[in-house]
Formats: sequence, C-alpha cells, structure tokens
Amino acid sequence: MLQSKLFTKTERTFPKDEEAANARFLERAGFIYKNSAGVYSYLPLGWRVIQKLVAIIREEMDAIGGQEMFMPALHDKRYLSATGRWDVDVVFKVLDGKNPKPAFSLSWTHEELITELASKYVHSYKDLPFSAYQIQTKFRNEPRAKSGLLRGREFMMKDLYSFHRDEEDLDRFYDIVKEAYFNVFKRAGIQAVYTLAAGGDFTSSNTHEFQAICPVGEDTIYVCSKCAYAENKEISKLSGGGRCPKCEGKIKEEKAIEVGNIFPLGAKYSDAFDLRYTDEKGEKNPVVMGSYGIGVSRLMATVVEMYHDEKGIVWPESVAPFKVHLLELAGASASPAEAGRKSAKKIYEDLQKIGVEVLYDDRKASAGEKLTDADLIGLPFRLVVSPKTGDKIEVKKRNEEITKIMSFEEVIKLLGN
RNA sequence: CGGGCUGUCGUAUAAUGGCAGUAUACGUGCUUUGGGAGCACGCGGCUUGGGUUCGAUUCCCAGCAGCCCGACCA
Repeated sequence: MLQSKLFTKTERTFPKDEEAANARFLERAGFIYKNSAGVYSYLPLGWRVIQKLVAIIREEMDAIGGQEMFMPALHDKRYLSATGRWDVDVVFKVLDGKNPKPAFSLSWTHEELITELASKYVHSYKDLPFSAYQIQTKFRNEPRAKSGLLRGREFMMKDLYSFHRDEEDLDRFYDIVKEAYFNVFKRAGIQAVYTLAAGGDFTSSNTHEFQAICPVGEDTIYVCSKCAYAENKEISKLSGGGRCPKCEGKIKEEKAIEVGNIFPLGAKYSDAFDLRYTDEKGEKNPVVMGSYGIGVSRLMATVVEMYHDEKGIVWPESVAPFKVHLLELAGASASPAEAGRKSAKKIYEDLQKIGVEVLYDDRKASAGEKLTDADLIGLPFRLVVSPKTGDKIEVKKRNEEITKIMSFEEVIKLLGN
C-alpha cells in the first residue's frame, strides 16, 4: 500500500484524556476512530489487524471442526424472553417507530438464537456432536465503557457454540477448545492464564477465562507462580501470598485482561427452546451445550498493551497490518538508475510480487516525520532507502535497536520466509 | 448508576468579565531533506440552555459530551 494514498494520517500529539496505551496509540496512529465512548470505527490499518486476528481465530476454529456461520444482530424479543435475559441491564432495546414498546434487541450474545435454530436440525444422537461459530458485533450497554477497545459498548467477538449428547462429550470438546484457544493467543503474541471463574448471566456452572496479565486489566486473579493454576477473585478463596491448592507454589495477585472464556452451559438453553435428541433406545434427552468467546477487538487492544514502547506500537509479525514499512527518504529517487540502485518504488513492487505485505511511505515528507511515523505505526521491519544507503537498503526491526545495511537479495532472504 | 476532573480553530494548548493568542495541521509560493525542516502570506475556534451583569468564552446553575475512580462487568 502506498502511504500517500492512505486516507488516514497520524496525529502529532496523543488524544487528550486517554490514559490506556491502546487508546493513545491506536487513535494517534490512525488505526481506530472513536465515534462515541466505547464505540469505534476500524480504519484501514486497524481493520487489517482485525483481519489478521480473525484469520488466526478462523484457522484454529476450523481445525477443531467449528463451522462458520453468521447470525443476525437484530433479535426478536421472544428469544431473550425465553431465557429471562430480556431485562438484563446491558441489553440495548430497539424501537421501530411503530410499536411504542421495543420488540427487538441488539445482539449482546447468541445462545438463544443458535439454540433455537439448532432445534430445527438436531433430532437424533446421530446429529451430535457439532459446533458452529461466528465472528460478529456484540452490543452491550456497559455502564462504563473504558480503556479504549478494552471495554466497549459495541465490539467484535468470535462466539463458538457446541452441542453434545451428554456432559462427558461436552467435557471432551471443552478441552479441545481450551487447546485451540491457547493456540490463538500464543499466535497473537499473548500469554494467557487459564483461570477458574464464574458464569455471570450465562451459566450457573463454573467457567474458565483466558486472562492476559496486564496492569490495565479490569479483573483480579490469583495465579500460582509455579504451576500457573489460577482463579478469578470473584469466586476465589485464595489470596496473594498463599499456597497453591494444586502444587503448594506461591500465589500471586495480578490484574488481568479477560481475552477469552469457555462456558459449560448444560441444558439451560436446550430446555428453553426444547432442543432434544432421541438416543439409541428411543428416549428423548436434552442437548448439552457449551459456549466459547474471544473478544477480537479486545484482543487487538491487549496486543497493543503488551507490545509498545514510548515511541509507538511494536506489532508482533503475526498480527501486524503490514510486515514491512518501506521508507523512501528525500533524494533517493533522484536518479536511481544512474546511481546503479534499485528505486524504492521498484523495491516495493518486487517485494509485493513475492507476497510480502508492504506499506510504502512515498509521501513528500521530511526524514524525521517518516521515521517518527514508522516507530508510531510499529510494523515489524523498517526498510530505508536514501542517498546514504547507496545501492543497499537499511534494515531495522522495530523490536531491536540495531540497523543493518543489506543488498536487495539479502532483504528478500530475510523477509521471504 | 454514585463520585472526581475536563469541555477554546482539524489536533494539542494559553490567556481573559469588554480585540481570543501560540504550536501544529491545512492552502499558496520559495528554499530545504537521516529523527516530526525554514521563511512569507492565507484559512480556521470559545459544548448547549438558563442565570448574574451595561456586557459572559470567562462567574453561578442545569443539560450534554469525554476521561478517571467506584459499583457493575459473558
């Protein structure tokens, strides 16, 4: 992509009032735009990051047999009424201009919808198990949106739902999802702690959360410094300085961001929508369900919280909007052929040919501005072409201080893996 | 929802009960070019409503909005 064509621009200053690093950097660098508190637009750079995360999540969900689908954001009142969740505080209710009372809500979760639609197709034990997921917008009227993308009123979520004949089969799949989730977070550069937690409005069972330890996190967890066993403070009887119930290791209290969770739902939703199957003996049984969420936009914010320095974001390669930031400093394109060197434009085109994603800063701007922007935007590799580099290219990794001078062939070798 | 802080050009800020200034961004021109270049000219602003006052961007009250703390939080 040509940076001169990118319609967004970086700001010279941080947004006032914002304290969370993800809000400060993502807004300043032009990844997101705040329309209202907790309501954001994803701009071209930010949307590419979301797409990288979505691709990772999709691969891991597909790998465990999850079937991708897409459900409505507009929910008829009958769905939430069936489970008593119509009057939950966070529900946005929609007036349609004719009916004086709201008859629809905006999607805050999809258990009701998928359970009802599953009841159309599931009749026999032969139809089980299966799982389906979607990546969609959730709306929750949070009493206090905060910390940039960490707690929004509108946000993006991957939600997976699984359907089983009994608890044993649910438990089996639960562990499979657990491993898939660890893969997702690891690939995104996030080390997550598997944490025992409560189920809130979703289930009365204990649940598990994937917590990224981080000072701006809203949750408090107790985690064993030896075996990483963890419990959320909201249900825990542990305390900081205590001993781990599993291995006697020392328990530490940590602030953490909940980046994902997995819930055993039992038959709560199946009962509400009469989702039952006939077993081998001809008897009808309720379908046992699980639901599994990953906050995609929150995950993006978490990556920024984990990977930034005073100059800007330091994207892990797996989720960076582009792999390479190619800077052409003034004078470099004066007469490349004459000087016997490859023009920045040619380098840009050749890298694209071999599939390297490049943001090419072809703007008429000072060296200082381009270098500062490169640090702020934070792509993994910075290539500089200038009169000083001659027929070579200067290469710097965003997460390292050293710069190297390389030939184009050496750059290809470095990037082409 | 309770508490606190804050609302001034696009952005970030200053001052002020009576002409609202600076930086940057933006436009034009010229000169520049390795860590947010220089000069000149230009464009552009006081959150809304009420009150006090001869006069309010400024003081007071309320609303709205944003951030932070708390409550809440799959």
